Formats: sequence, C-alpha cells, structure tokens
Amino acid sequence: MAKSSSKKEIPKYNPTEVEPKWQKYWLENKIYQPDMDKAKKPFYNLMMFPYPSAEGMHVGNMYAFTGSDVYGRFKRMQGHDVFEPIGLDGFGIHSENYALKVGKHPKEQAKVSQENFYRQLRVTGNSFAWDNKLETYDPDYYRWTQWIFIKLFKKGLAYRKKASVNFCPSCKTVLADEQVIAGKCERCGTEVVKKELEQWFFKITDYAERLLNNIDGLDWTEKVKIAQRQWIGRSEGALIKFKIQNSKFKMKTIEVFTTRPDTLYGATFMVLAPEHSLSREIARGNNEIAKYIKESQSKTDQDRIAEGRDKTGIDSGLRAINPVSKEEIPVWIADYVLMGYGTGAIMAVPAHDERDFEFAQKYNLSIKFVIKPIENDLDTRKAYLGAGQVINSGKDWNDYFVPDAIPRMIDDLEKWGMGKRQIQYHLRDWLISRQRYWGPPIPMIDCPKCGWQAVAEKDLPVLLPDIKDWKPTGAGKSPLATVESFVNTNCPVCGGPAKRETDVSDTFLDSAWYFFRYIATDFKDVPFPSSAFHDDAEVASNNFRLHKAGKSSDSSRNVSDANVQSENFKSSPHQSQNRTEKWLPVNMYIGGAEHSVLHLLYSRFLTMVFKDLDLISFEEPYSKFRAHGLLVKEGAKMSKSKGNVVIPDEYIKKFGADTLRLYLMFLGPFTQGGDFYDTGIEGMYRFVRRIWTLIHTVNFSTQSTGEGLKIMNKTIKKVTEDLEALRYNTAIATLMEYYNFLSKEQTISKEQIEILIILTSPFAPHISEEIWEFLGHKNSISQTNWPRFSDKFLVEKNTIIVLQVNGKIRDTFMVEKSEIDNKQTIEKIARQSKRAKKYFENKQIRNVVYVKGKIINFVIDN
RNA sequence: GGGCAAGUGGCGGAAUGGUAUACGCGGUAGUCUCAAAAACUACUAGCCGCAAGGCUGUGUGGGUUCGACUCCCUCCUUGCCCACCA
Repeated sequence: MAKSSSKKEIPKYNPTEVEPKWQKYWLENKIYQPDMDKAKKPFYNLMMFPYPSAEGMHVGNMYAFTGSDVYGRFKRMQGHDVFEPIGLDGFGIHSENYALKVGKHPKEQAKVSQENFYRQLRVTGNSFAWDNKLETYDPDYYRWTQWIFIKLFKKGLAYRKKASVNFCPSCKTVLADEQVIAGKCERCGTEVVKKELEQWFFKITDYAERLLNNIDGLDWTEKVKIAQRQWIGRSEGALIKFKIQNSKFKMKTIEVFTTRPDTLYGATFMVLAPEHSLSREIARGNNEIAKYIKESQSKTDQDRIAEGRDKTGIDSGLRAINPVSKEEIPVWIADYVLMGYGTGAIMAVPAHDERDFEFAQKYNLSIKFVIKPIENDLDTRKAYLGAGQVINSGKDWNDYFVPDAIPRMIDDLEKWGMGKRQIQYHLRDWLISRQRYWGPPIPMIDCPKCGWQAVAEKDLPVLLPDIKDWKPTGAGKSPLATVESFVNTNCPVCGGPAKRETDVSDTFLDSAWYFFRYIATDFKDVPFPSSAFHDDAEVASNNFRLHKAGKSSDSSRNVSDANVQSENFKSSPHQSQNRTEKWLPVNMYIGGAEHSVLHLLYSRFLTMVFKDLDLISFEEPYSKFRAHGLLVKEGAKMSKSKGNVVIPDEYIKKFGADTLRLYLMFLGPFTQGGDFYDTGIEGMYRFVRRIWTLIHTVNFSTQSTGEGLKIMNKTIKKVTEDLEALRYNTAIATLMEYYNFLSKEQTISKEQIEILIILTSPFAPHISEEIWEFLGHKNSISQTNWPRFSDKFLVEKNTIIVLQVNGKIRDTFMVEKSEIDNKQTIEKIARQSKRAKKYFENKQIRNVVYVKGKIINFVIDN
C-alpha cells in the first residue's frame, strides 16, 4: 500500500458522526432542491411512494429507494436538474387495516407513521426534494383527487351501476377486479364473495385500445409491458345472434361473442351466465332455475376454483336456432360462463372447446366436429383445438383451412346478416367506491329532484369528517353513512335538501396521479399548472385555504380563512404554467413489478384523460420504467409471519447508511433482486473502511501515468455504462477492483483518488462528501461533474491471443497490437508454441481459424 | 391450464459466441500479538499427480459452430404473474 513512511494519524471512520453532518448540510443548503421553474435540464426521477402503514420502513423499501436514488445522483452529476420527490401513500384500506390492528384512529396512526417514515427516509441518504413532499391523506392533496373524480364524472367517465361485484367479508368493502388475487382479497387474503351493489365505476374500458396500442412505444421493462397487454387482453372475433324459438320473454335473440366463428356449425347448445338478464327473466317463473342462480352467486370465487373443471348447469328450457345449420339447440344456464366478459352468453362448441366438451359429456349434449386435423386422424374422445380443414359446415365453408380462413368466414356472416366482426377486451371498468372510512369521500350529491350531481369545485375538498365510529360496518355502506351532519347537504343545482355519497374512493386513485402533484405542491389553487386553467373560471375560484397572495391575487375571497396554514403557496395558476410540460412525463420511474397492472395502468388512464381534457399535451406518464427485483433474506421471502423482515435502522446504526446502500446494491442485479446475508454486509463495511484508510495514508504523486491512467479510464467507462443500465452490482465490483489496484500502487495521483470517490458517491454519498471535503473541495460532491473517459487511454499496446486446438485452449501468447491484422505472423508464432505443439505436430491441420486480436484455433483430424 | 423468467464453486453472484467462476462472503494457512479481535499476505471448482502437467466441469439429453454458460430443440426443477376470458 502507498503508505507514508512517517506514520500519519488516521481518524476513525465513524458513520454516526459523518452521516448526520452531511444530511444536515444537504437539507440546509437545499442541495437537492431544483428550481422548478428555471431548471434548464429537468430530469424527473421518480420512485414509487410507500404505504407508511407497516411497522416502519423495511429493507425492501430502502432497496427500491436506494436503487432509484443512485440513478438520480448519477444523472445529477451528469449535469441534469434532477427532481427526486418523496411522499406517502397513506390513505386506503392498507393503512386503515393497520390502524384497526393497533387499535388507533387512522388519522392518529397516520401522524405516527408519517413521522417515523420520514425519519427513516432522512437517514438513508437519498437526494430527495423535501420541499415537495406530499401525503395522500392531506386535504391539500385529496381535494384534487376529488376534483379528478368530478372531471371524470362531467366527461361521462364516472358512472353508477348496479353490478355483481367482488366483496371482501373481512375488509367489509367491495374490491376492484385487480385487487382479487385467485379469488382472495389482495389485502387480507380472505375469500371474496359476489354481491349485488350499486357502485361508482370509471370507464377505463373506453381507453382499452389506446392503453394497449401505446404500450409498444414505451421504454419499459418488457415483463411489465407483457403483463399490461395480457390484462387488457384484446381478442378478435365475431358477435353472432341466435334466435330464440317461440320466446315468451322480452329478449328474442341471444348474442354471443366468439373468437372461433369458424366452428359455428359445431355450436350444439348455448350457455347463459347466471347473472345474464335472460337467466333472471327465466328464473322468475321457475323455482329450480332461481335456486341454481342463487346458489352459484353465493359461491366464492375460491369455491369455483376448488371445484376445478367440474361444471354445473341447468337446462333453461329455451331452444335457440343455430343461424347457419338451422338446427334447434338447447339453451343452458351455467356458472362457468362469466357475465363480465363478452355478452355473458356463449355458443358452446363442445367438439372444439375443452370446457364445452366437458359440459356436454356431463349433461349428454350432442357433439359435432367441424374441423379435422390435416395430417392425423380426428380423436373424437376429446375436443380438437388445433388448426385444420373445415368439415360438416355446408358448401360455403367446407374445405376451408382454419385459422387462415376465419376472416373470410366473418365476412360471410356479415354478408348473411348473422353477425359482425368484433374486438373484445378483458379489461373491465374500474370499480372506484369503497365502503370504508380512510379515503377521500367521493364528491357526489344525490338530489331527489336533480339526481346525482357533482359537488361544486369551489366547495372542494369534501373533508373527511373526524369521527369516532370509523370502523367498517359491513352493511354495504361506509361508516360515513351514519354521520348525519356529513350526509345531509344541499343540491348544488337546485339548492334543495340532498344527500352526500358516503363511500370513499379506491386508494389506487390517490396514487394514480401523485407525480403530477409533486411538481406543484406550492400551488394552492390548481392541481398542477396548465395553460388550460387560465380561463377556466371554475378552477382556482374557491375559498379553500386560499393564500393571501402575490401580486396577482385578483381573488379576494376569504383570505382570512381560518384554515390558512402556509405562507408559501403561490396563488396564480398562470405563473409557471409550463412547469407541467417541463417536468413531465417522468424521465425515469423505478418501482416494484407488483404494480405492473394496477397502478401503472390506472395512472396511464388518468394521464390520457387529462390529455383529453386539454390539460396537458402528452398522454403517457412514464417515458421509462424499470422494475426492481425482489430482495430476500437468506433464500427466503421476507414476511412478518416468518419474522425475518430486515429493518434498516439497526444496520444503519451499526454500519451506517453508506455501507448498507452499497451492500444492497451489490448483492445482485438490481432488476432481478438479491439475497441479504448479515455476513455480506460486514464485507462491505470492510471495503468502506479501506477507502477511508487509503485516503488518510496515501502519498500523492503529481500525475497519473501509464497503467494507472488506463485502469482509471477503464473504470470510468465500466461504471458509467453499468449505472446507466442499473447494473449496480457490477459497478461496485469494478470500484472494488479499482481500489484493489490503487492500494497496491506505490504512488497515486490525486486525480486517481478523486475518480474513485466521485464514482463511489452515488452509492455512498455521505463518506464521499466527507472525503471530498478532506481533499480540499468547497462544493458538494453531488455538484461535481461526472468524469468522462477517453478512448485513447483505453487502447492496449499488447494483446493476448488464445491458442486453441480443436476449440480447446492449449496456450496463450502476447503480441503487439500492430501485429493483430497479420494472420500469417500470428499463425507462425502459434506454431512455435512449446506447450501446444504436441497437440498439432504430425497431425493434418485442416483449417486455421483466426479471430482478430482474440483467438487462433487449429482444426485437426483426431 | 396459459404467460414470463431463471438453473454456474460451500454461498450471493460475474462472463450473452472466443482464457468459465470477476467482485464479495465463507474457509484454510501465515504475519502482527502474551493472547484474541481487527488489519494485512497467500491459497481456495472437482479429480489424478511430488511436480510439470493432465482430465472433467455452467440442471438433463441432443443439435448448430473451428469454438457454446451464451444460439436452437427435448426433458427436469424452481420462482413470478395470470387463470372457467368463450
């Protein structure tokens, strides 16, 4: 090691002193607070904000945040004005359930969690823009969540509908389809049942095609793109009408959706979902059928899954006519057909669908094959799903080959007036209402005269009342329904007595737009700046906590409102109206893959709606998204029940945040996750202390030379490329190799050391600042430019050529770079190899493969 | 049932067609010490060998190639996501 001969005094590395010192420095000097209006190279570096409800931040949160922060710090040093905000997703069932568990009012618990979480976040060394923090349960925030609801309502995108919905008996609320995982409640794991309730929905299905088509253009983790495509679930097919024979009901035809119109001749019966309106109509005059429908509805999804493929059903007694074969076919009612997809009715083709085949066998229904395989014989013991030749399908279709001929067959159906081409999506409308307390009240009023009306925008927010009986009731209504002072109000249209909606909105609505609010937390009277608000009288004109004003306060309303809290709010929406366009869409979004469908899809949807409202000019919220991997503990998933959840606090106390950050980023590829071992972190602590010691003992030479320069440039190149690709583990390995090299050198230049510190600083920001200061710098290391590498130092003078015989390595030798184009010379040197000679001497050399500058391979006969 | 990943030393992992096991953990031996810890140094895939060296080796079996952890096919295993979606 390059130690001084005279023994220097080495100060002890003490992270518990160094780290708070720099955290304080960053905060006081607003080092990480970009100028939101004047920033020249804005870079929005977003990480998914946490639910603060658990027992505090666990190491999985820190893993995700650190990975995002490292990238943000890297971009900042590359000259970008990085905006890296943080907040808390504290509204919602998750937080409320935690409050229930610990027996505290959610509002009280939120205060405790907030303090604890922010304290933890402060000591992890992230470069957060603290001035812009937000919490979803803050009225300043949810006021705008409610505003969004109103905007959607006015645009016809929020509507009420009575529907069979998922209901969690434990959480006592309805759930979105997305929150039901294999028939169980995503939050508590209880089996979900179906309930018939009137609910608020968002019409996300109107955006299905756009949501799907835009995916191709996104720079996102491929896995997440696939998950979204699958969730939206586009399929092409046909809508086909079947006439009902002698229908005594209102409905004279049954319409079905099918992706296999080519099998229409094989449709030997039909099946209606129990919830189908025709099923209900039939049930009115038939007890047995009514009973079947009731039973199937009371089943949990879990029951249905447990039953597997043992299908049940009942003959409705109706007969329909197959439009092409003209055969009379029975109509059944069975719960293997779902109301939520297609038309809620199917044409059953048992010969070519496994489910229909099974059902037909159980109930002895006829099976008619209309496709046969081209090569093999038809096996009539099971459904045939493959491609093939059309048979038994009349003169028009016989001998067609499917699936190729399907489009032509749909054309025929259209021509014959029997059906039409149809594109169907699996995506369903977003169920928004929740019968719970801890969320933003849905800002709607039900007037006996005027019907459902939105709360006037000037009256927002509809404050969540502070009540004692906040626990879920399970009666299909929110606890707010019992608060008369809340419920009773006046109609915003006619002024007469009316009642408020008492449900609150889904947590996913809170988190679907938070990145818009981050950039505008200093704006009181708009959700986010937009030129569209300029002339929009209904926005900005309100009396809610309006701040008294800069020069532009034309609004003289209720300045003295008792609620005024902050002096920092700007009152003019016109000012800085470009801010939204300046910062959004988000440049880099990093978060968990578990939000692949829900959160990412919802925020895309809202962004599109904002675009359609002319509030913004873009329609995709996140230009780039990367999912991080899962952090496990010694091979096992961390969970409270196993008691192996790692809490970062104790490790930070013992080793410091820098060591923990480095360790977390080192233990595996960030996008794939990693395995946390206590012994591993000790090794990282060793590395940090070694750097500290090296700095305090090194003898500086004046300049970097030869090998040193080369290695330095190589290191810069590798670390830069790795950081851009989020390959943090190999970036750190490279830094270790660089340290190992430096520690063995007799003399080191100051430049070589500074490069080491700069490159390490995104991972270990505190110790880097401390060393940077020790080296005599006055600025923050985060304000230093990221070093560039120069290719001219990367050129090797000599190259190692590997000598193979039949692909096996037999020797290596060094040649000058200038020789590598000369195959003859290389071959000549190779033939002289003492070690390899015996393998090709006296053998017939059939071929010599030379790969320039890398390898020479003699191919011989054995 | 469908979709997507991934299988490499004792362990976490590196290498994406060209010297497999970088970096780290753990282990062994040594230096320092009365001793221990820390720190530092060396070794550390398996087998054979005193050594020089050789053979084998990236879940399995095959293929493509001068050359395969890497590309293609078969099977096995594990993880994640979705799931009676017509």
